[in-house]
Amino acid sequence: MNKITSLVAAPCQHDHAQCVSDALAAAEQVCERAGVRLTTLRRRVLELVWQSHRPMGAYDLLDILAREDDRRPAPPTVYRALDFLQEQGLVHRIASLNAFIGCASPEHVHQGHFLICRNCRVAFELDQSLIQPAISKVAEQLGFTVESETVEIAGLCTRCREAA
Amino acid sequence: MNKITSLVAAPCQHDHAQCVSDALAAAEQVCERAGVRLTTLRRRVLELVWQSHRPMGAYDLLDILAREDDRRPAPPTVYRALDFLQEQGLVHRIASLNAFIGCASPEHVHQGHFLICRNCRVAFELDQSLIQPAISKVAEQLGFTVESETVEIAGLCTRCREAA
DNA sequence: ATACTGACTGTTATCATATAACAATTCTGC
DNA sequence: GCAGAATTGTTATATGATAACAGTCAGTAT
Repeated sequence: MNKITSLVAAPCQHDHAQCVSDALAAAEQVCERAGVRLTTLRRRVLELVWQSHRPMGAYDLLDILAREDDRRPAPPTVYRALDFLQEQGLVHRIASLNAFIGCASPEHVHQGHFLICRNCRVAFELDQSLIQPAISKVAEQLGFTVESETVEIAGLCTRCREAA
Repeated sequence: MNKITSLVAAPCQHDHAQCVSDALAAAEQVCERAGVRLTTLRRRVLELVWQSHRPMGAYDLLDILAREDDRRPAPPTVYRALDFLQEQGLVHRIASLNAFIGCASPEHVHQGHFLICRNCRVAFELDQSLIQPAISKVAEQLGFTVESETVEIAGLCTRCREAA
C-alpha cells in the first residue's frame, strides 16, 4: 500500500495510479471476505471517488459517468453504489461538504477523521489513534454510547499556507 | 446561567424557560458588545432554535414561523437570520443533520463539539477543553492550520440507552 | 437447459436543503 | 426630514438526496 504518512504535503508528490489500484485491490479483498459483490458499477464509482484525494459530490460523479457513457445515469444509481461502498467501509462521507472520499484503510472498519484544506480541497484521513481516545474518554465520562463520529477539521495544509 | 454540566441526563430535568431567557439575554449582550443589531426577526429565530436542545432544521423553523404568523416567510428570511446568528457565535450548525442549535456559551467565540443522541435527538455541546487539545496537537504535528472544526459524535445518551 | 429467486440497476418523480438576484422597507446618523 | 446603509421580502432556482416501482441479471435448484 502506497501509504501517505506525511499526508499534508503528499498530493502532488505521490504515484496516484498506485493509490487507485491499491484501493481497488483492497476493495476486492474486502468484498470477497464479506461475501458481497463488487459489481462493475460499484467498482467504477469507487474508482471515480479515488480519482483524487479530494472529496467528490455525488453529482460530480454523475457528471463524469455522463461524460464517459452517452446516457446520463439517474441519481439513485450513484447513491446506491455510494451507500454500498460506505457500508463496506470503502468510502467515507464528508458531512460538511456533502461529498465522498475513498477510505485510506478499508481493511478494518472505522470512523473517518479528516483534515480538509479549504484551498486545495484535499482531505487527509487521520489515524484513529489521534482523536479517538479523546472522544472515547469524553463519551465514557458522560455515559454516552458512541455509534458514529463526524470529525472534519477544515483549514489550510502546509503547502497551501506556504504558497499564500 | 443554568449550566447543564451532566448534559446527558438533563433534557427532562431542567428549567428550560430559564435556558431560553438566559440565551436571549446573553445574545443581547453579545450583539451589544459587537455593535450589531439583534432585530426582532433574528431574536425570534434564536428563540425558536432554543425551543429545545434538539438541532432544528431551517425548514422546521419556517414551519413554526408560518404557524405563528399568517404568512409563510420564504427560506432566505430564516437562512439570513441563521447566518447572522452563526457569525455572532449564537448558534452552531450541525453538518451531519443539516440543522442548527443554540450555542451554550456564546460569550467567547469557539467551535462547537457535540454528542448527539440518535434516539431523543438531543445535542450536548462539549466543553472545548475536551476534544480541542487532541485536534490542535494533530494539526500542529502535520503543519495544518485549523480554521473550523466539525465534531459531531452520534450515539445513545445514558437515559435512552437505559430505557432501551 | 429451464425456471426460480433474490440482488442489482434503471427510471420517473419528488422531496429536502440552500442560495442568487433584485425589490421594498426600515433604521441610523446627519 | 433625508441620504445611505442595513435589513427584510419575494421570486426563482440551484444542489443534494430518496421513494417507488419496473426491468434485468447472477446464482441455484430442478
